[in-house]
Amino acid sequence: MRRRATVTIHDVAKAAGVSVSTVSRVLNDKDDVAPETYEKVRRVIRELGYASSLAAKSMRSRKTNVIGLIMPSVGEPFTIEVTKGVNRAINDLKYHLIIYTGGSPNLGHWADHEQHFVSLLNGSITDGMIVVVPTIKTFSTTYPLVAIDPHKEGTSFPSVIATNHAGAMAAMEYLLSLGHRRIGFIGGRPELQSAVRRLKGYQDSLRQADIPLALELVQVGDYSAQMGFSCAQKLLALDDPPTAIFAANDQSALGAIKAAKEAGLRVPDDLSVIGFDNIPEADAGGLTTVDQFISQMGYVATEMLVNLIQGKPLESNLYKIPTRLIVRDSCRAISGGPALAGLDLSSRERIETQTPG
Amino acid sequence: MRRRATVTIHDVAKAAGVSVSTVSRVLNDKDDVAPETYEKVRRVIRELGYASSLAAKSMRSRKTNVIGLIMPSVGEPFTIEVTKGVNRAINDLKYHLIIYTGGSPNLGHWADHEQHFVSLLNGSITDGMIVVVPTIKTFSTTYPLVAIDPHKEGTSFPSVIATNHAGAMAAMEYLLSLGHRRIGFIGGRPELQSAVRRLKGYQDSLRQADIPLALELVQVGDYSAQMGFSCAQKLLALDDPPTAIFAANDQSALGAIKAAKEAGLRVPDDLSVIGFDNIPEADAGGLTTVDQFISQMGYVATEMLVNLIQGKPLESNLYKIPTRLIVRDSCRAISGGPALAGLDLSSRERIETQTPG
DNA sequence: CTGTTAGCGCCTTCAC
DNA sequence: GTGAAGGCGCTAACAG
Repeated sequence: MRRRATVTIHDVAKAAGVSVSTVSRVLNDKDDVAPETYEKVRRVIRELGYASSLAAKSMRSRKTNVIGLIMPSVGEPFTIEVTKGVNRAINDLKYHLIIYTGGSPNLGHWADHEQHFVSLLNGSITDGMIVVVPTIKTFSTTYPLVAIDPHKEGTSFPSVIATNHAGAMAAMEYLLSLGHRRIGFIGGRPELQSAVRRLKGYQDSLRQADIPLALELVQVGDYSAQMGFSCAQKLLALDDPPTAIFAANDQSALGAIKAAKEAGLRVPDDLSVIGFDNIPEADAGGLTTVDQFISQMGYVATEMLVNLIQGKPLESNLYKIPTRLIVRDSCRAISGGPALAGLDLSSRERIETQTPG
Repeated sequence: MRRRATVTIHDVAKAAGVSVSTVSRVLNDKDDVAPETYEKVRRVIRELGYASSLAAKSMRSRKTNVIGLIMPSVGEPFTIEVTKGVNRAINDLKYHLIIYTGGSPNLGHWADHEQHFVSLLNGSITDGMIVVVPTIKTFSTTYPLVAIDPHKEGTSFPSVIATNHAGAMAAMEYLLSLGHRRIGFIGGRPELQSAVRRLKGYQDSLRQADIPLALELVQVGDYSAQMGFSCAQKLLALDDPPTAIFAANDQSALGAIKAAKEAGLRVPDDLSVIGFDNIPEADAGGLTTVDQFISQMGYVATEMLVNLIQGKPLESNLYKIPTRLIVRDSCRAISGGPALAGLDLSSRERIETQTPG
């Protein structure tokens, strides 16, 4: 029976010849412990390789210095970028991070787990948590909690979102300025707010430019490269195919580029493609896109959460991250297009992403 | 004083008119509880939105069904890929995953934390854990633990590693078969075993081909794109610059490609570049590389760990993942080079990565 | 079948 | 300055 595989505070106390409470005091740098006692205990702790049990500690004192990050899955570009930002923030703010994930990106399955995870970590391990793309509108907890890019509008808890509509408008304005009039759109998952907002940006900018909306140019995707690929195939097979494609995210855009290449088209010479998100693959692939500073969303959310934990008031319950157009090599002025207002295309302007924070 | 923000097992017991142990039994589907009692308790649990505290549970019963993943940082390609594999595995094996990260990729700082985290999670929250690129040779714990790509050889615990030497040989053989004889090398962090093994593969293949080792062609990098960039600049500035560069990882290789482009060289026409890892960016950038199936390393490590947890014997204490050459568009036969043994370069063979598992 | 009794490892009064 | 007791929320023996 080896239930003593782990060294506890008792072992330290015994080895140091003091009581457990003294060790506890040393652990938490409390009050005045006699300097010599302090040193002795510290040394024993080091020698025994003791580390206090997170479980036990968090049960007794409601302060663990770790925050939780709940995500439907890791490994997708969006969640990766969020994680990077959170990672930077917890490092700056001297917190620890525990990422809780179910493993299944399957949404239906996930929604059940979401509340469960929140309750699970609630009052347990973490001082507060960040939920990425939550499906639930209200969590039954009074716990410090911040949402990133929630599905629906009007959530009851503090949230960080991107300015999806403005970003989409910027992308479209750029394509229009290059002379494109027939622009295809590859959408995201319709149940996501971000996808809805980007589609609306596409539609609104066409309306502003007095270009009638052509339904056959609007494809419903799901933010995946595979769907981007097949949606692009459909667009390119039209009798009057588009000269440019605006994909609602970079993965779709990269899929679209593959489809174009397979169809014998050259990007950007024969087809312009623009994406959304600015994931690392976009940089490597030379994709023009809209940076929504995903990682900054993670950073800001973490800052908000820590403020919440420390009882400081929040400036706002809804933080909007501005977007920014990143011009690379996947778009070109349409041949025989109109004069371009002040756009020097020979020296392609290159805006480098700046990681904030 | 709102210390009862969270609903406990006592609240459930009181509300259901039973004792706490009965609730506990229901929670764990133990023994025979009277069907009506079971139902009543279940209903109360649902109504109160109760979820058991992970902390308390894990303190009492040594089984939480969650495994821990300890990484120096998230957000780097290597750790991202590992995470993907682990994620798939825990999904298949019905476990939960908690990722523990310090946030700082700084190695010196990290080494201190590593043992601490292991002790921290040890006997706490997780049933076992996976440590990525551990710096410590032996952990003071008898806890289920699997290492991925440990720094040093001869670690005392089960490990998963890539066949770095063989992979490097494969990359070099490919470049040699294309007629290159002056091949630059951009190394990784010298303190990492992977970097050492890849460098050795570079050297050994040159020796096999009877090409003398030119010291000025070997640059010491650090696996970052930035270092890849500056190392490549040095190589290209040589009086007799290389016709090909073998970078010890993809990020370095992508950095090298940028350097080449800035120097006015075209890849692959003027310079061939080959990487190592096969990260997503490599695909997007058309980089020829060596796939070491990083995500599969995560998958296998998880399988090993679960076996360990369940007390099953391990087939082997050291699992080697084979590598594989992925030919894309960043290498070309040297002009005026020797006849190529059976290599048809006009139709560039494209091996797609297959995600295993 | 269900309630009572002990702790798991730790922190926090309260005495000394 | 330090030790002794009590309890955080939960499970695992025991009794009944």
